[in-house]
Amino acid sequence: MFSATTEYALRSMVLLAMRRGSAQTAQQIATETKVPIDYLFKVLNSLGRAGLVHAQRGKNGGFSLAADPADISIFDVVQAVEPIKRIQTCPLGLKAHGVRLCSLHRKLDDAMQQIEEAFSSTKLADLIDESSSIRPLCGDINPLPVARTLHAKPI
Amino acid sequence: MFSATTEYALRSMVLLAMRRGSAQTAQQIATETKVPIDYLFKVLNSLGRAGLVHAQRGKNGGFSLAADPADISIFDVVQAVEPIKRIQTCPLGLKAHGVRLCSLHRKLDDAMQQIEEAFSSTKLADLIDESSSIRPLCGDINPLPVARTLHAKPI
DNA sequence: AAATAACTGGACATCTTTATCCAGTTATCC
DNA sequence: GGATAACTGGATAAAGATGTCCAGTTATTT
Repeated sequence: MFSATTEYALRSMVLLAMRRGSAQTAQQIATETKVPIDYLFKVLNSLGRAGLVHAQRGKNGGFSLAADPADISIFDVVQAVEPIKRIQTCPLGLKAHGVRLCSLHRKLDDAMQQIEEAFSSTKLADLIDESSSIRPLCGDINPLPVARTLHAKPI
Repeated sequence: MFSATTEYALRSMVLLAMRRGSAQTAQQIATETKVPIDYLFKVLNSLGRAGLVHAQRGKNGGFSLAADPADISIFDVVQAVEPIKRIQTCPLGLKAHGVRLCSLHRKLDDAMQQIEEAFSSTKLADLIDESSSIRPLCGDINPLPVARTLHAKPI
C-alpha cells in the first residue's frame, strides 16, 4: 500500500529525529534503517530537495533534519518522495461528471483524505515519544547512541 | 495510491452492479469502463477466481455478479485483486520489537485499518444509489441501456 | 595543498506492474 | 454439427519502481 521508497524515507526521517544534534552519514542511516545505501542516497536527495533534510559534504558531514521534529509531519515526508495523488477529476474523463466525482471516486478520494489527515496530524516528534516502550528503529545494538556523542565519541 | 488494477476491478464491478440482470461481455465492460480489453480479461479472471463474478462462455455469454450488490463491499473487490497487506510484524525484523509494532509502523498500519474499515462498510449497492445525481461510469452514450434488454426491468 | 570523508548524479541492471498478442476451449444458435 | 460468439491462458513486450555501480564534486583535517 505504501511503497518501499516511502517506507525508507520515513525510517530515515525518524532516525534523524532520534539523532537530532549530530549529522548522520548515509552509511549510518543505511545500517540502522536497513536500506540499501545506494538507493538510500536517492531517497535522501529527494528529501533534501523538498527541504526536509540538510546534506553536509566532506569529513564529519552527513544528513540532518532541516526543521524541528515537532514541525515535520508524516505527510510532509510522504509528499516529498511519493505524493499522494488526490482524485481531482473523473479518471474516465467523463464530461458528464464535470468537475465533481461519482460515488465510486468520491469514496476512493475520501479514503485518501482520511490518510492525509491522519498523516498530517502526526509529527516525527510524536513517533519518538519516550513514553512508548517500543521505539522505532531501535535495533539490537544501539538503543540510544546519541546520548554519547557529545562527550565520549559516537559508536 | 490505489493501483490501476484495483481501479479497473472496481469500475467493472460497479458496471456489473448497475447492469444486474444481464451478463455483460468483456467488450461491453471494456468500452464503458475504458479499460484495455486484454488486460480487463485478467482482472475479470481474478474476480472470478475470488468468487465475485461469474463467467459464462459462448454466445450470449459474459460476466455477471456472483452475489447481490448489497452484499459485495469495496473491500471484497480490493482484496480479490490486490489485497491490502496489513503490517503484522516489524518490517526491519527487529527482535526487540517482537510481535508488537513501533510507533511508526503502528501509525502506518492504523492508516491501513481505517481504509479497510471504510471500504468494508461501503457496498456496491451504495455506489449506485439512485439518489446521487452523478452516477458512476455513466458515459455520454449509454445512460442506462439495461432498461431495454428485458422489458423495462427494474435496475 | 594533499589526503580523505562524504555527498551528487548519471548509467545500468532487475523486478514488478501493466499492457498486448494469439492460439485454444466452451457454449449457443441456426 | 458447423459457424460464430465469447471466455481462458500462456508468451511476450513496455513501463515504472527498485536496486547497483561508479566516476565526479565538495568540504574537512592535517
